[in-house]
Amino acid sequence: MRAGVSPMTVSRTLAGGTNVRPDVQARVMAAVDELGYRRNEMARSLRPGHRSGLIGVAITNLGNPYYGDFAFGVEEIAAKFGRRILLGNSGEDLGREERLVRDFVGRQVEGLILVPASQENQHLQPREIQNMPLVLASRMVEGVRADSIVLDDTGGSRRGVETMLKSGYRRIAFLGNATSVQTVNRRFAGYSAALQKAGLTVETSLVAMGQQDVRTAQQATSVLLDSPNPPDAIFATNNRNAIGALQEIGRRVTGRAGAHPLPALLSFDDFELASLMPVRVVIIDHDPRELGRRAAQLLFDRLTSESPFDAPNATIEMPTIVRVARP
Amino acid sequence: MRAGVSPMTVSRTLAGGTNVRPDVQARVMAAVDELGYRRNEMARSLRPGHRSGLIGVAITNLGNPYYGDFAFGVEEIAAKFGRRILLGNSGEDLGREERLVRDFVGRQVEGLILVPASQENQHLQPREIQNMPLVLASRMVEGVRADSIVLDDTGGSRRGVETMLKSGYRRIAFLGNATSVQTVNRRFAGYSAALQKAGLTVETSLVAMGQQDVRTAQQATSVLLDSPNPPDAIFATNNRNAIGALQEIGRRVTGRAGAHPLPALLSFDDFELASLMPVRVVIIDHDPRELGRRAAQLLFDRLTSESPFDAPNATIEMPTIVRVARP
DNA sequence: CTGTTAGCGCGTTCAG
DNA sequence: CTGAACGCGCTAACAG
Repeated sequence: MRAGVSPMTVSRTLAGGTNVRPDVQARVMAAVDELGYRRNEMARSLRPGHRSGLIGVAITNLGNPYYGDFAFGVEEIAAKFGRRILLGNSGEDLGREERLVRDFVGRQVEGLILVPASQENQHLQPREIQNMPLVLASRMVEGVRADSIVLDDTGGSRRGVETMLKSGYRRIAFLGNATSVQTVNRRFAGYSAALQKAGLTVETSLVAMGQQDVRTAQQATSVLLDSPNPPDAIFATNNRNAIGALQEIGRRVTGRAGAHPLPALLSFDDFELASLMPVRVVIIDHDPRELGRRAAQLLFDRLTSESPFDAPNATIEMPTIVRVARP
Repeated sequence: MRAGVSPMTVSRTLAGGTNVRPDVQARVMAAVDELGYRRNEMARSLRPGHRSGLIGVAITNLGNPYYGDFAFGVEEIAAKFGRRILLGNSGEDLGREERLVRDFVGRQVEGLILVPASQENQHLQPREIQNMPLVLASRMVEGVRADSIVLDDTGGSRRGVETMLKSGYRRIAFLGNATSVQTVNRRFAGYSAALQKAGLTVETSLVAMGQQDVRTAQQATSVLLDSPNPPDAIFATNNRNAIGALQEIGRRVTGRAGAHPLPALLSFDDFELASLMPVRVVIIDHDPRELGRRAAQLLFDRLTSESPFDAPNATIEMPTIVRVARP
């Protein structure tokens, strides 16, 4: 040791200096400063009874500002609890998700927050994740011991579509992502419930599913708008589909004289600049950052309780608000 | 051990099974499956000559889709190299940044990628970060041994402003974030250079700096537009200021008859739906995800070289393209 | 083919 | 007040 003392003395000094002579402490600190010595947190957390201070967070698409905001909320709460975030992007791919989860567990994270890519649950069973606390966000998975925080997908969609119907729209297309994503099915249920209540039926030619990114959503919109009997409104079930739809609408807005009027948009998920769109926009609104905060809070509720698995699994459904962004 | 063997046999089996009898391997694997056993990566990486497989990434604002995209790019490359991301949000706060960096170092990350919040460099000195490879992204810091990847801030801004001048705009306001952020100064330099070249001078009443989020940017825009001699165009030096400006513009667009015409927008950073805006929009364009990829690539270039510090520090300046998004 | 020893960095426990 | 021994989980090197 640079200060001519044993490692033990350094440890004690860095731990607060109890039972170390002040002058020795000073020497130790000087050496620490000079060498830029830092305690090895990996080794520290290896000691019995110590945790890693790490939370594993796996989301499906970091490129979607929605999930960036979600991660932001998670990080905010985690920082408050002195934890760090191990972040992974599954890209809506189950294999990648499995690898992420395995790796996080191997790295001794204290808990997992996951936006699941599918309904697959084998890799999420207690044994697979070493009985770690698990929080599922945005989407639930059947048959898993986990807390879940989701949105009022069905109700929000129903009320959103009802709002459109009240405004006089009759041919509302459905633009959704892959059906392996649980939310899209719930949102579709709300969509058909609203139509049914209004005495309308779901028209399969108006339903397009499977768009996972902006580009494919734009293409699907283009097909819809070019169809012989195009929609007068589009229900985009997430942020990516909404942006894609609007980009196609934007492409057609210029130089457009008297062709078909452009459709209005109903979007699940808010997005920036919604109020400046050239068509009517209604938002089924909620705050992804708050979703992240609440997900993290659920996790820390368990982590900070003495018996993490006494409490039954919570399923929180966050409300959504239907809001006219652009009349 | 559940399978009645020593830890060593388990280790060998999990490592590929060399020198373990097949039937013993089977027993071990059965026990592993049953118990959900995972190797402890923290303990593994504690062994001499082993690295943690972790990269520390600190960005300034995860709530900005720009940085979400940046993180996406970093994660993409890191995953390719089998590394995980430890993600932290500094919130443009130096203290938080310092704590993040210290913590990352303590956790034995293999390298750091940082969007620095300021020009402060003390906490980034080699000794402070244990001689770890460091990559600065988007913003540089003087007096630091690090690779940097930045944008052509000055040139891009100059060309952007020139484009606006060519289109006939004469009163171009400058909407920038805090001057502690390096890029804003570089972008201001490009702005004034273009004005000067056109025989114009910077009008201080048209310069608003310090807006770090959408809300304050919107307020600043409101003040500019209400001034006696308002701008005919606004140069927003980043994504957040552009969105704020547009939100204020959007607020004024409805019911607007013959008052002042609304200003055009020049934005450093692209944003979704730029082409659908109600005013002319010119973008000084570049890809934040690619920025993230390149930053990560710079880091792995060093990490995979035998002598990580032989190569001199690289400073890459990524080009920007001036593009009319909404004529 | 399998087990033992040793050591990575830390701090609790127990001796000085 | 300070140091030495021990063990956290892992595996390279060495015995057997």
